[in-house]
Amino acid sequence: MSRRQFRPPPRTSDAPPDDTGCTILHVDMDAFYASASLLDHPHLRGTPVIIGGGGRSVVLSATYEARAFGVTSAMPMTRAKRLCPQATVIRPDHDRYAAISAAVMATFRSVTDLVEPLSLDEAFLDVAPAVRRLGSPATIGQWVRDTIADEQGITCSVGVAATKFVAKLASGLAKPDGLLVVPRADVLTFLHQLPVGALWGVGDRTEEALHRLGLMTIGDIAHTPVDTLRRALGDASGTHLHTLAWGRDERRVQPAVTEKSIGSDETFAHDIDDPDAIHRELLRLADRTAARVRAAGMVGRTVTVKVRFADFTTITRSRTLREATDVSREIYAAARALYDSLGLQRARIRLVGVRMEGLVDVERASRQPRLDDPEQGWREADRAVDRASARFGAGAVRPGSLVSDRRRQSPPPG
DNA sequence: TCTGGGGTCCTGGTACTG
DNA sequence: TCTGCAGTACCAGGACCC
Repeated sequence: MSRRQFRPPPRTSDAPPDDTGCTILHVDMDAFYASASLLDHPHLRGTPVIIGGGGRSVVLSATYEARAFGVTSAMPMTRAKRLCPQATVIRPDHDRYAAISAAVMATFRSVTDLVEPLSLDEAFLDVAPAVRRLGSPATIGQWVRDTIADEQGITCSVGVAATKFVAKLASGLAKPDGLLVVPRADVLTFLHQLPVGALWGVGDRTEEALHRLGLMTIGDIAHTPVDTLRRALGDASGTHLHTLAWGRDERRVQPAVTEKSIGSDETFAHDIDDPDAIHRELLRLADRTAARVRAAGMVGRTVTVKVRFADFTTITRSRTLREATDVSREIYAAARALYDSLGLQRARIRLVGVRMEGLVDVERASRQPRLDDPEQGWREADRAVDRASARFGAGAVRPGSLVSDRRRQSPPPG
């Protein structure tokens, strides 16, 4: 789901575009979370609907009727409701989205094994192995659109091109409910008239920096010396943008992309300054993160704590452990030590987060168990908690300090 | 206007090591 | 033993993406 939308360049011919060699498809669901939520609220079709939570949350998605009022994803809910007070607000149902996403990905894999999911609602497909069996890339793209509409009741847009980057741009321009082919011969014409912000990797800051250089279109970037771009944006970004501006993108569709970090953070309903409350939140986040690391069959070596203050300034502190771990207790101990080392005296905190980095497969981790290693016991305890959570639901077993006082004081049942 | 939560990648600084 | 250097790892923060 792209946040940046641009108008497609005008077509110069009515002839069907030549999709020879354009085997990369980028498929992007249209307003996915909103469309999926409307499956359970069909009476709201054609009306402004916003998907999001309460309090200090932001808009997850909105129907095109709500977008007409200026509502966009990632916008604070308070502002969205002000812009479109008549909109119906629906709370996100992530289980529902995951189920639909799994079905959509299965449709993709019925076409080709070369499917690279980017998120719940979009993926790259390399259909080269399927062309002989199913037809041209554009034909396959249309079949995917029809199948998803028939089976899931939601629409999607498809970009067809020779590279991932151009296919992704094309799907954004095809929205909503469209398909756009960018023939190989037309790539530079297509690219060079688009604004710099259309480039993958150009956000608000980079766009500002490019505008300061007088660069407004991708064509301007292409015709700027790469050294100028590197000085303004850094070596990697400058080179990367210059390469993309000439339509060069060697990245292949990668079906298996392993996670490099796993973490959780939590914005408090109100800013807090109570160290005990923050420690409890760190424990909860460490617990949740560790469970996800274990579920992924991985262990991590670097623990990072994120703290966002009331004025929205954000700091991170990290520590690399001697050995990789997936033990909740170890992760919490490191996270708490990092937080305490900040020496914050009643600072007003808006958000805290815990993240594990340097992930490796647990089978590949070189942890040497010792007979006197107390963590062996904690690891077994964690495994037992995971099994209980799988059977009785997440949160069925929690650290004692996370059980509310009221509940701890209540008499035992029976 | 008032900014979520989950990630990846890059950069620049610092510390360590040979 | 000290100094300079290069390579590497780690750390912190920023920008970006969905």
